[in-house]
Amino acid sequence: MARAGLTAERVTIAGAELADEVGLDQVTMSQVARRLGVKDASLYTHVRSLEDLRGRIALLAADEKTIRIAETTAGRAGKDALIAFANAWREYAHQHPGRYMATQTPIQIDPELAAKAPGPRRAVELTYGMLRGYGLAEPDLTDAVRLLRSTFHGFVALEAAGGFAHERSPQHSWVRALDALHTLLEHWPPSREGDSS
Amino acid sequence: MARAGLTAERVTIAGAELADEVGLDQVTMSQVARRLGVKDASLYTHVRSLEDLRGRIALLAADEKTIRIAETTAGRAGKDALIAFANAWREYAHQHPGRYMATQTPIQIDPELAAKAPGPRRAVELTYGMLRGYGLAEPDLTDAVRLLRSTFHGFVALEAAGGFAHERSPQHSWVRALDALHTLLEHWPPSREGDSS
DNA sequence: AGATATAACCTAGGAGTCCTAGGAATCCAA
DNA sequence: TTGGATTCCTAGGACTCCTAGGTTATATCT
Repeated sequence: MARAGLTAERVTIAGAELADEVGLDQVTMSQVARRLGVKDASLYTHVRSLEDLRGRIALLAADEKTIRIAETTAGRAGKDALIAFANAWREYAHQHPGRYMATQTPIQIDPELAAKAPGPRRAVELTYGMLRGYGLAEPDLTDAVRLLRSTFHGFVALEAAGGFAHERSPQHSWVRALDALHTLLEHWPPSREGDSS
Repeated sequence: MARAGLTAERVTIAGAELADEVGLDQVTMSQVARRLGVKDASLYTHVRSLEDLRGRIALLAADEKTIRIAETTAGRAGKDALIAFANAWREYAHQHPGRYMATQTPIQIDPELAAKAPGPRRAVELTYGMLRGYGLAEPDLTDAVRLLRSTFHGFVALEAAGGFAHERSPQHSWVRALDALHTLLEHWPPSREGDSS
């Protein structure tokens, strides 16, 4: 019997493809093994557990999403960069719903593996870089980054969960949301001290 | 042997409690049955399947969250209402992480059951009502509602997934985000036609 | 090239899960 | 009190995750 040439990467990719095709919670050891033409027990040489596999899929997704964002925002600035950034985010979520959903799970990832994956850290750096043109200083910068990430993620998550009724196309609302965020960043409200609820 | 006095509601509540305590994906028929002092097969007289149970938990959460929001926003207007609305949302997510996560799953709910549950629909109405003071007209109103819901959901989802590093307290960013959204609503940018990327 | 060591992949099996089928016990109503 | 409906049960099949231990293919060393 010839070997299948498995590797942690290949197993992760098979899992990610499966997640996009049939949903993340249909990603099972047996299914992934079947897709790779292998018995389920064979996967455990490359992946510690199902939990581990899901973590790897999440990291893969984070990396891929970050790369997409980096590519499309390269050389852009201001509103241009904001729109490119946001659209890359949303399009990745649309094209890879299973991978993207893996990102949302409360992270229980092998720390040494996470340390190797540049995705999440780089994504934050990219967001800060994109905001450079708006002239914000800390801690406003961090707050703005978190607001943007929240909005982008929330929008695509609600979209995926069917949270938007059909009256108006989500695409329209998305464009308008980006408009709104742009003007918001240009007129970021000054912080008043002693305001804490 | 005395009967346990089960009902669809009681099963759903047991599942919701379990979800909050040990995580949504630990909510299993067997676990719920054990918690109720019953065999797993007995649950199927009240609930069609595990999928069905999760849907019911999601609806329960939506109703509860809506009620909390309605209570705290009653009699408030403007920024006051915005902050009360947002805080009620976030606090519910904090207090009931499992229930809240059930809300996020791509909804596959018995339509006739969903029709009975007032939660989701009423939540949207409340959001529209809260925005009344800002003087927005359609379609801006819908866009603003979607932006707010996206941001609220995205923030608590990222928070729950450990998406915010420890540098700065999420609470601070939350307060500032609400500030920002308030000023944004007061200066909602006019829509320019023919802008579609 | 041949021998050896390492690692990949296998079979076998235990424990847990979802769900169905059909039987027994309990509650309710006439 | 008796009949009927409903609740809860036992039994069991198919699937899942994961471990243990055995084979076989590949890589390395002499």
